[in-house]
Amino acid sequence: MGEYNPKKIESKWQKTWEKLGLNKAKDFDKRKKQYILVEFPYPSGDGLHVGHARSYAALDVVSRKKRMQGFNVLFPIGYDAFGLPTENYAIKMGVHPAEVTKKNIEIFRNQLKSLGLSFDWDREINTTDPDYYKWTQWIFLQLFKKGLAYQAEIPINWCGSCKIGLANEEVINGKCERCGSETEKRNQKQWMLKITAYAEKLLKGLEKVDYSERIKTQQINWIGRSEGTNIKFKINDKEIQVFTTRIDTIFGVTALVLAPEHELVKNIDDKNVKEYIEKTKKKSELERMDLEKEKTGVFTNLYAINPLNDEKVPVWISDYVIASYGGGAVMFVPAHDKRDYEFAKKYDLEIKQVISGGEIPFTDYGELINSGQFNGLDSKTAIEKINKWLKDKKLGGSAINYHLRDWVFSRQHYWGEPIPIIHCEKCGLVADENLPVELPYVEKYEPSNTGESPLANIKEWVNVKCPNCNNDAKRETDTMPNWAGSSWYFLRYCDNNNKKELADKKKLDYYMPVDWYNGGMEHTTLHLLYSRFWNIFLYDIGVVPVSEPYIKRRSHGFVLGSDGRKMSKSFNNVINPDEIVKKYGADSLRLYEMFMGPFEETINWNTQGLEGCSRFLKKVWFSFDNIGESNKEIIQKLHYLIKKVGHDIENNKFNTAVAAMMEFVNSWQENSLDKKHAEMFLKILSVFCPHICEELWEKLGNKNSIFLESWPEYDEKLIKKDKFELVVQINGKIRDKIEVDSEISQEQAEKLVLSSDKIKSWLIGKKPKKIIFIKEKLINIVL
RNA sequence: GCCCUCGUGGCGGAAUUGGUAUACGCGCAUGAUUAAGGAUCAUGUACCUUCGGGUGUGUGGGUUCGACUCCCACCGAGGGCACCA
Repeated sequence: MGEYNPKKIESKWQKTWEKLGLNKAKDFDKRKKQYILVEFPYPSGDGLHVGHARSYAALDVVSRKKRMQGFNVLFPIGYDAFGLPTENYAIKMGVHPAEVTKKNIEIFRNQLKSLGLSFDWDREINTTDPDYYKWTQWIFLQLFKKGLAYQAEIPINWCGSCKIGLANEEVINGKCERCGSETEKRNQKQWMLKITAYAEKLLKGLEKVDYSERIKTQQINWIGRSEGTNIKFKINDKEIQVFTTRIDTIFGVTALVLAPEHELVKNIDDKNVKEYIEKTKKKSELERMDLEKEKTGVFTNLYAINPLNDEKVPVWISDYVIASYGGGAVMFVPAHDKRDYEFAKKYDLEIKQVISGGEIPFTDYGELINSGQFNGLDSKTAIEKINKWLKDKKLGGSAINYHLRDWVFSRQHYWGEPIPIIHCEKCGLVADENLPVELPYVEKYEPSNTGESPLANIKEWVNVKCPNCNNDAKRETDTMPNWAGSSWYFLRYCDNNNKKELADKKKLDYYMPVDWYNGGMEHTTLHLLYSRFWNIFLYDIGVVPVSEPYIKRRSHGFVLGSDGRKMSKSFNNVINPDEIVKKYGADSLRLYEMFMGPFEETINWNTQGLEGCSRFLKKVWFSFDNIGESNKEIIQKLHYLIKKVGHDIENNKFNTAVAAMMEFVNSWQENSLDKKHAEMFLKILSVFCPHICEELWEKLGNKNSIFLESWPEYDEKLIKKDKFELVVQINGKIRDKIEVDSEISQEQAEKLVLSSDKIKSWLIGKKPKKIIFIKEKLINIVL
């Protein structure tokens, strides 16, 4: 066989494959399609991470296998290139973000190619390309026309360090997701997308897709559906709507508490109230979210009427009430709510028990007391009856609320898609249909501290004529968040060069939905939810053929440094895939990334483990010197291997598939293997380690690529063994193992076992009570 | 506080889903080869043992002929949500 030289082999085959065009998906091909998708990378200056390689290698295995199984596989890649890191880098180094992006994409492309990933390179996309973001803008306009994109003056999360407004999802524990500095609330006019209008659809859609359980539950929790009751309280001549999940406690209401941001609060002319509002405004998000802190509040001098018993209760203000949920007002039931109880204790408010069953505060369901006509009912029945009562009197009724908030869609930055809206004094907000609205090429793109986008300074770009009335008008200067481009990219792959539509409807019909989508757990409540939202919307307006974009979603675990920390220059624990490829070859890297541990779990990098995989490939290489006769045993093992590897790949269990192949090669070293069966083994390994297998395939005298071969079939009959080791247990403990015929019956086995000397010695003076026989496994004698 | 995932050798981890615990890989030890090191190959590698066997999958119970696997309680780790009324 000669020397195994991965460097030489790998570049040779990468060039050949590119020439052959084996990895191209063919539109409308008669074969069944299979759309395999990996999250496209953000082309950062750090280059490809071994974590990217893990996820991409895994889905490359899947794609290659599906191709060999006769599917027309679409396995595309592209670049999600708008975003802050590029902009920050560009500002620091004085290079235009477009230049930085171009350079980084080149680096990424070369790195991806050096791993031998079987992407369809003809379909590459780049979210910063005007031909691409034209359609991102187009989708925005469709949302705008349907009233799902709107402007609102809202308190947004403002990161003073990045000088950017953040969505709730981008704020982690009150801190900016990117830079970690504390965020503050700041009122600003922002573009919003009404994802809340899709809460129910996003929830319902989860019932028909195959996502890992933890992904599903995380989305369900994030949407946060809760069933309850809306009820109206009167304050003078105004009506205040309150949401509660415990309307059965309505007779226990001893106050009404409003959020400091509540509409009604603005009109209260009271020194104490004004002081309190000022104080809460100054509190940072982090302070306000602190659960340990003591609750504070202020009495408004107003009273509200409880519609059920016409009782007059005081109205308070407190910042433990969330403005953006359930109307920003709560009915105060200290006897049956922990938070209300704390507040009542502090301000000495009345505590009135209306549910019997335990110590106050009692938060479980129970039997109603002190509740007028509803006394004696259990909570559940009471909720039904009171809801009906409210509905009949037109005072409210059952209602559903969601934790999900609308998506803050504006960014005051340069490096993003311009929002294609024109502000006209006469016509108001006008859609600019002349797409793409291109980013002007400028020298200065530093964010301003005023909260305005840097685009605002470019007068010749900002000042335009209104498309409606031709009067002087101004462009919107906010750009879209980095989540915009990735919310629909899977559609563009189906038809990436289309100039007339985001993608041809027939091609979407053919390729969509995505059959298997892999990505990081960190995108579950962001990208995954956003892209489902956009797709369902596009389905509703007839642009895409399916409502749910992804049939199957799985996620990979992170690859950490060998010290168990996140790979980072500051920890000096970064593994550069280029160096690994250079030293060991892409095949070893790919194999190790599949073997290192369960695919969905986080794992630490271990270079010695990688060396083991490299050793294995050398072993495989030299095993091909050992081609000769096969015995029955090794053929049996090979057929079992084909079954096992196929099954494991479909179930994301790449690590055990690799282990099984290693086991097989160990047996091969003890026995020889004939050429036909050695080729079958090679086909299985080829999806993991394409280069070495293609080379060996050629060395065996084959003219065409191994990837034109079909995936080997196993024969169940050949897997079956004639003999097996029967485990003999006494009272569940192993006492012996006997080699017996596979077809042995219970009677025969009993006879055999009871006559064995070893077993006999255990049975002296005892009588078997019961004998359990499991075919091809064991026999257990119970004494 | 709530939800999810998970606790198995010195380490990463297997266990056909209730049927031989520790597959596969790493590491380590001994030996072979070598002037030597590296590389390679071979053998061994959970614990205790009076060599009969006994004990072992975070802890304590339970179900079962049989439990890493199922049930209950607890302890610990990781992730998500979090004053959502």
